[in-house]
This record gives sequence, C-alpha cells and structure tokens, in this order.
Amino acid sequence: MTIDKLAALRGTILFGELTETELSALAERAVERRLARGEVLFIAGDEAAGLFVIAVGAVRAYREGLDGREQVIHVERAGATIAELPVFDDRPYPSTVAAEEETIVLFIDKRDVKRLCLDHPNIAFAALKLLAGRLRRCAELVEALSLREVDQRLAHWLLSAARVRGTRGGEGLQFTMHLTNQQIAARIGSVREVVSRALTRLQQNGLIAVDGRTISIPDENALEIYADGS
Amino acid sequence: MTIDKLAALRGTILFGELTETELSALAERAVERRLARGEVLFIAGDEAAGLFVIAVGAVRAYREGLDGREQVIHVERAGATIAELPVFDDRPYPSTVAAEEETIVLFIDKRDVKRLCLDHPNIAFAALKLLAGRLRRCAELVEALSLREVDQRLAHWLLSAARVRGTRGGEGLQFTMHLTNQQIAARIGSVREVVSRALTRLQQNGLIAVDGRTISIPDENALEIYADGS
DNA sequence: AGTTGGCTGTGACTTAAGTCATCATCGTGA
DNA sequence: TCACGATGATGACTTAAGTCACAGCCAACT
Repeated sequence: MTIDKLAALRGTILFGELTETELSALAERAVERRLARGEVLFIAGDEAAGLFVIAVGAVRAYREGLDGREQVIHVERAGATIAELPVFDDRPYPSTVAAEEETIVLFIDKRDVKRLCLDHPNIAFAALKLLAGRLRRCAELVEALSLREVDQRLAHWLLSAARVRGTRGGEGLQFTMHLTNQQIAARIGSVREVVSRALTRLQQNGLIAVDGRTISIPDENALEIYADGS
Repeated sequence: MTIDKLAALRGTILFGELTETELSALAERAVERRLARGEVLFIAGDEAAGLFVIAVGAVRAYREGLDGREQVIHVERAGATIAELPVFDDRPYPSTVAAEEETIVLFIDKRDVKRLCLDHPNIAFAALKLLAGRLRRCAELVEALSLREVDQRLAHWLLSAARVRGTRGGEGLQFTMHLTNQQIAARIGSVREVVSRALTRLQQNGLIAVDGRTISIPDENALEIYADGS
C-alpha cells in the first residue's frame, strides 16, 4: 500500500493552507515511516530533527516510571502532528511516542517547519493555537491528577470519550470502548485493577451501564456532577 | 510610585524586539493594575480579553479543588507574560491567577497581540517558544504527579529551586527558602504536613541540611539520583 | 481441538498519603 | 506591646490507592 503524502499533509491544520506548490515541495522532502502496533517512534530525551505528521493510524505520547508504569500525556490520530516542541525550542523530544495501532507517519525536517512559520504568519498562528490546546489539556490533567480521585478521573474520562465517539439514543449517551482497562489506567493515572474496581463502582451507582464493550451513560448530567464534585 | 510601561514591555521576550514606535503605541494602550499580596487577578473560566505583562512582582497560576486545596501550574515573575492562551484560541482563562507578592501588571488587549503576531513572524515565534517551554514543564509535572512519590517530587523541586536561586560553596549548593511548606505543597501536589515530614526525611538521609530558612545540598548528585530513581 | 497469552474481576493485604489534633513559635498589624 | 493568625513539627489515626495472587474467559494461532 502506498500513501498519498500530499493528501496527508493537506489534511493537517498546520500545513492545510499551503499552496499546492508549497505542499508538493514539502511532500517531496517528507520521509515516510511505518509503525506496527506498539512500536516506539522515539524516546523522551532523544535528539529531535523534526516533527511527524500522522498520515494513518494513531499514536500515544507518554512518560514511563521506573516500575514500567506509563502515564499517557496525549493521544494523536491521523491528521495531527507530533513532536512540534523541538521545532520551536530546539530541545529533545519531550515524551516517548508509540503507535496505538498500525500507523504511518511522515517526518518533516524542523528547518522546513521553521521557515514556513516565518514565511506564513497564519501557519505560526495555527501552531500557536495547537500548542494552546495542548497546554489546556495538560493543565486539566495536572488538576485531575492532583486534586481529584481515581473514580472522578475515570468518570470525567468516560464522559469526554462518550462525547467524542458516542451517540445519543434511548439508553442515553453510549459508545464502544475499544481500550483495555490497562490503557484507560495509563491515561487517567492509575493501574488496571483500580480501574476495574472503579468501573464496577460507577455501575453500582447507576452512573454508567456496561454491556460487553458498550458503555451507556443514562444521565450525562449526573455523571458530570459526580466527575467534578461528588 | 509610577512605573515605566515602556520599559516593562521592552523587558519581555514577547515584545522586546519591537521598535520604539511600536512599543510606545502598545504602552499607551496598556492598562496598569496593581495587586496586593494574595489578590486574585482572574479566575479560571473567566472570559478573557487579553494577556498580562508582569511589570513588578510575581504571580502564580493554579487550579483549586473542592476542598480548597491548590495545585500550582506555573509561577511567573517580572518580565514574563500570563494568560497568553486566550489570545491564541479565543477561549477563557485556563487557570486562576493570584499575586505571590505586591505586583503590578499591564493588560494588553488580545487583538493587539494577534496583530503583532501576524505582522512580526519573530514575535509569533517567540510566543511559540514560550508555549513550548510551558508545555514541557507541564508534562514534567504530570509525570511527577503520576509516577513519582512525594519525597521524590520534593527532592526534584528543591534541586531545581537551588539551581535557579542558589550559590555553590563549602556546604555544597545552598539557597534561601522563601516559601512556606504550604506553598511548596501546592507546587508539588501535596499538603503542608506531608511536606514537613518529607523535609525531615530528606534531612535524616543526609540529602539536605536545613538551617533556618537556608537549605544546603551537600551532594547535588546524590539528591538528583534520589529524585528520579530512589 | 487444544494450547497459549492477554484481559478481566476479585479477595486479601500493604502502604503512601492525607486528615485531625495539639502545641510552640513567630511575625505582623492593630 | 499585645494578640491573633499563620507557620511548623509531630503523634495518632483513616483511607484511597496500589500490590499480589489466583481463577475464569476469550480470542488467536498451531
């Protein structure tokens, strides 16, 4: 399978507004890399020569503790970019990044990105907007980890997952969970067993209903109140 | 006491490279605001009309839990800016900001900042660098909160405080602690009593020595090893 | 069909962290 | 100068969260 580099670049917020000529020039210099599920793209602290555009698939950026426990910082899917920070501050990769599924990324040299930012103020502005969003989410995560307990963090996470992926119906808001408890744990800052028990508790309280891999939220509002307040 | 708005703006990374004419124009439109120690400048979620330049003093940006516990996200001093995010993504203030000491800030309308970013690519680039730094620190904080225990977080924090403010001498690296245990706790994500005990433990292990408000780190390396590894 | 390996749920236990209460000290403002 | 409130140390207690161990399941692969 070959991919259309041009289309992939055009699909990003960062490069979407370039002219066809500029896009082609960038596409020619872009280097494709394929990742198997779980494969690591780079490790936190590695020297960074540029950023990556996700053409197909999804990746997670995370930090690892000594015991091997992971904390996911953010997840990005096709159309997004990762490792922008080294472009702007010339420092190493801030997090380790691994593929969540079969993924194809395009490497873009940071000098190219810099030049584009300086030539096109609106690209720089798009990058600013992008980083602003990241920073907001990161601050949310800090707040959650520091000031909320696991059950609340889980409730909050389920709610936002449902709002992104879910559909509204007779059972209320519902969606299909495609992650393992382990993966959820890594995102909300906990461990497998605790997530398992927390899910049980949420069910017992009637805040969610679980049927196989389908999770329903009968009363969105009630779950929200629980998530940030108890 | 009157302050020199022009000088304050010139001292920032963001606006430092503007011409005198542009600076004056900006200074004329800047609105000064004085804050007493502890006074709140704005609250997370408030509508935001622009950013603030810190002319004198220092502020902390934090989130508050239901129980009133605070988690500091970042601290900024004279010469820095705060609340840049709303400028770039047109959303409300992400954190609550309060003065750590007597502080004077200058309010700059976000439309002015946007215009400057679009007219001067290097201002946009400076902003990108600024946000990149914030994001790195924020990710560090997430990692620490999720994967390290309090004693390690404290060790790490002491080390970086010492490296910024401290001096090297016979006793090793030493510096004056001008924060209360309460304040340290809010920064590393814990509470007063736990910080107090953690400090005692670090002393018992010979990793630090405390004399009044002076803290010495006899073996910087040993403390660092302890901070990220145990 | 059978085996292997990952995923889940759960009981039992440990422990880091947080809470509560007390007391001495200190600094600041009235 | 006095007094109050903030600060800090510390003992005693509680508890959320994490660890360990085990058993049942399911899906994939040989």
